[in-house]
Amino acid sequence: MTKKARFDGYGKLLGPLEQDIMEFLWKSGEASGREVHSGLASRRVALTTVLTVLERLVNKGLVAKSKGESVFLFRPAYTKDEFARAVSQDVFRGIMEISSSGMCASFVDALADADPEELERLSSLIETKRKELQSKEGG
Amino acid sequence: MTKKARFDGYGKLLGPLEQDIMEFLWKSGEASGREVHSGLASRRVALTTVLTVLERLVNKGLVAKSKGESVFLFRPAYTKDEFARAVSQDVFRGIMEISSSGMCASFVDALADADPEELERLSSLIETKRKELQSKEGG
DNA sequence: AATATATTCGACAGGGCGTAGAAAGTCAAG
DNA sequence: CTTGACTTTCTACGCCCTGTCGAATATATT
Repeated sequence: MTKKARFDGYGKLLGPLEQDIMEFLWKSGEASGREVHSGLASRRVALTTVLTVLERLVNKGLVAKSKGESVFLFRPAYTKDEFARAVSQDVFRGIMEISSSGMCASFVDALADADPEELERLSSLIETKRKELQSKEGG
Repeated sequence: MTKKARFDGYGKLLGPLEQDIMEFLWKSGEASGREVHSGLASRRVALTTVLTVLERLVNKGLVAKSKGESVFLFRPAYTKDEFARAVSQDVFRGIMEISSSGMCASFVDALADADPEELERLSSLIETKRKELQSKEGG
């Protein structure tokens, strides 16, 4: 009964409902709790559930809440990019604490898979960074 | 009372004790529960605690357990590299589902920070991957 | 005031992790 | 075979996170 490792789940930065809500907010930019709830109709979840999670996201600092005319409005505190960036920063460090070699291949694979165009950009980034490092060493 | 986002924690792939145990096993290669426990003396944790976590790691498929002469022996089911690689695979996809642009910079930063030598290797990897993609397109 | 809507509170379930004592199993020595 | 030391498994608790809401409270609207 050899157990197989399950490496899935590590990539989940947010819970599924949280994720959906963020996704919705990133799309709509700003919305009331009720609107978010409607936007997630497929989930058949109670309004209060959405409100609760929204509140938790506010506490996590991922969502900003502001008083609208007659209702509170919620909007992402960070763009998707900003969020991805900030989180990656942390995630990468976490993985690299374990092992940096072996991670690069995965990264390139995943990137090529998701967004091949980015490979080029990545190349430039590396170049830039290498120069940056050299100038530091040299200086 | 603006809450600040806490982006830390996303990088934790394993709990702290799990991490320490894996680290120890990666170092020693193979060890009995008692040995692991001794190796983690700084933690002042009960033997059974270590055993429990070890067992959970076995169930997760991260540690292999085998009968030694008179005790069970534990060893990593994956090298650090393999583990990092498999996990990264998943993590990267997770982040890229959110946003791939903006992530590269973080990656390069983190890598340069942790292991600048790897930047070179990463360059080659990208080259290789790009050629690979081209041949696929062309073929 | 009464009704409708919005917002907050408090709760529970389920899962993961750290923690460890109790119980059961194993094995050698007496 | 009985005892005792050691190994391994079981069971359980606390804490925290996420999904899930209903109940209660606050705020309009009529």
